[in-house]
Amino acid sequence: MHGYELDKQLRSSLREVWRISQSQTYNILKNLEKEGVISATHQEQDKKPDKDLLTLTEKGKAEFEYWLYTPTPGRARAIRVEFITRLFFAAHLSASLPNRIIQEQAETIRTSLKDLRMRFDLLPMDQLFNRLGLDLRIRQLETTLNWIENTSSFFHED
Amino acid sequence: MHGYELDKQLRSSLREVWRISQSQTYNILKNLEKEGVISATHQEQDKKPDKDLLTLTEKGKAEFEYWLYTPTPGRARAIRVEFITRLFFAAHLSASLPNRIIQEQAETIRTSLKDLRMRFDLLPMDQLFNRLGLDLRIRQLETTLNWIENTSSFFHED
DNA sequence: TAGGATATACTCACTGGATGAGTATATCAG
DNA sequence: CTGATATACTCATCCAGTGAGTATATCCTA
Repeated sequence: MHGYELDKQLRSSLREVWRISQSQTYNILKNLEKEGVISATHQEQDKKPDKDLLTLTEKGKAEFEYWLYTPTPGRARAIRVEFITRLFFAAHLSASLPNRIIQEQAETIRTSLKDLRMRFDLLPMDQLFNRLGLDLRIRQLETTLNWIENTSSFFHED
Repeated sequence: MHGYELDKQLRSSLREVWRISQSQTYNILKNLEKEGVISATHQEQDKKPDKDLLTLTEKGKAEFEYWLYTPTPGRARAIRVEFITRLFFAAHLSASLPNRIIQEQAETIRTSLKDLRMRFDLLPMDQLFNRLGLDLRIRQLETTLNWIENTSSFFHED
């Protein structure tokens, strides 16, 4: 795919998940090229501007795969942004993948929840605002866990 | 108060709400001074390093008040970070203030929720990932609303 | 049929939040 | 005696993100 098309597709398929400007897409693509995970081939076109066709390098494929299977840290926003994005790519790759990464993500959230609850219990009663903040984070994460458990019903393997 | 003390107090009272580095506190303070909302008076100390005593200017007091009474946009993270901070300052100022800003914040959240639900209903069924993302945001915001309604029980006026 | 909006495809200068390390002195605990 | 902690602040640097710009072709509409 070339940058322009990638940008368009992501921005329409995931526009309620995260927002990015076109120039920022190109910035990131430039950096990925510097890192050597994608490579660009210049293509001339008549009637339309030139474009750079982007392909994943071997290194890029390996890093993508690693990213795809690494659970997102158990924080509400990160899960909305990164986990849903992983799910998006997983769903395009195979029918069995989504449920696998859903289960692993749920497990990570359960671990984070335990940690947050422990931190909450350790907080002295007079730390009112820290308690309020942690309480909110815990509730958010519980909600996220419910949501994610519900999510697997959208991905059936047959 | 001077920068060092302000930094310490905020970072302990609100450490579960948001994190900031010491240098970033000073960065922000420098900017606030440039904007003319605070002014610094240099004080020499023997036995200890010099310090800058910071005071709110008239403009600063006005802007602080405006900020304090302006509901935080209805987004989960912003509410955790900014609303709890407003609540923190409100609680230090008067016993009746917290409940007032809690009620106004709750109202803002209800409005945002309506908006999100409408956007969700308008999304075509085939926009799976956008629907998942919006669904999660809606659940998060519902949770936030429950939390905030519960919060007022910690602030009694007598 | 002229004119303006939209689509294709990408570049670039700049801002501003955030990091992390550094500086200098005093005190306190082991 | 010495090494950690407290006081108090500075500074260079990075890098994500913005917004405007460029150039051409096609499509819609009055």
